[in-house]
Amino acid sequence: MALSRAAITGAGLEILDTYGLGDLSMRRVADTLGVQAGALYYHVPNKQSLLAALADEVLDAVDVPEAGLPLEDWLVAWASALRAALLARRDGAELVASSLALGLGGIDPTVPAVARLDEAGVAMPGPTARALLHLVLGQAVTEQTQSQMHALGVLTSFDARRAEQDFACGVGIFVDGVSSRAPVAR
Amino acid sequence: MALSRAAITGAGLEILDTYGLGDLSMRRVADTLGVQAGALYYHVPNKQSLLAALADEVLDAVDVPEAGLPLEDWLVAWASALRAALLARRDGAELVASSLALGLGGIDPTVPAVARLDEAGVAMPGPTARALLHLVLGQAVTEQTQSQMHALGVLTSFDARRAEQDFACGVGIFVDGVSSRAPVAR
DNA sequence: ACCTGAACACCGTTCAAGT
DNA sequence: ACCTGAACACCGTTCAAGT
Repeated sequence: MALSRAAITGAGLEILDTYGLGDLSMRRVADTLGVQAGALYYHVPNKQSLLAALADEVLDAVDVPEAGLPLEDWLVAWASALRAALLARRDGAELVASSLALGLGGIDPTVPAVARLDEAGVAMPGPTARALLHLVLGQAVTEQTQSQMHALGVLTSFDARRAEQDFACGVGIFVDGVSSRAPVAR
Repeated sequence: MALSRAAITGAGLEILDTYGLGDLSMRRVADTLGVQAGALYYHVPNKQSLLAALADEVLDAVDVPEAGLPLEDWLVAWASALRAALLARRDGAELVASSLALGLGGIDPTVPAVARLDEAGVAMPGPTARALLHLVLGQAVTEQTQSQMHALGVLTSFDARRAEQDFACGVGIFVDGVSSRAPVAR
């Protein structure tokens, strides 16, 4: 089986799910594929770009809400879908957060939200969408990290319900803020 | 000069400002102090705890607004002070973000905000403060990363004014959301 | 074109041994 | 008690050499 960009990404995802981001090394990817570490660099320029590809995979799984929903509901649904996608993979939130900060990755997760906000006539749709993204991302990173530390026995208590309430609270407040400005339909 | 926890933290801060988080290694800290790398472990349990101490240093510099301000103004001022402290040090935002996610570090930056929200009678002061923290942190990480990539010539354009507007927009919306729920003074 | 083998320049952390 | 020297088990990346 010939090596390829897709095979490398696949092995990366496998390692991510099995061992986590901290144990995802180029050497381990190479081992998984039964190949020498240097061989990877014929298909991938560096580790960062591999991580960006994995982040894209996570963001590709976001279930964008249907356009028919009212703005407030749409934003809440989008935030929930984003959160679900980030939490679906081990270290998904951290992976996306760092990849996004670096500006790598082919997928801009705010695109659908910007479109929906724009359609609703909200001012500054870009900054608004990015703010909501950061809120969701930060919450998801914290939640995922703590749930993992709980699983490792480092953290004694972890309340998944509380995390979800925190999330709903933050998103709810933000969406209220948006709609307190938005309804200038004209 | 004897080695100490304070001396190690000081060397860490110096390296952080001069070379950045990516080049902050235990070996480099040891070199700076003219000591063998292993010697550090007599004063510090591991690298994470050193990073947590550095994050605490950043958070200690946050200028908490005076309690007299109206809630909305207070929250905006707090967010601005937080952002300023994060941006004041090289990689400050990223450092605090990762240290906070890990739950290390002796300083919980939300404490004053929780107190102010509680005083104003806002429901769920904890989740509210954390949401605002994540918003500010995410924005700051992005801004700091991009400004650094611009300085390195990797990113061609970086508009500091736009970053500040983005920040003001996100915080403004969130604070609007808070005050659309808060004024239930009773 | 694609991969191996081996190297380069690093890491964090541990630990016997010295003082 | 505090530090050295040296090791262990890794890293990401490069590159001549082979096929």
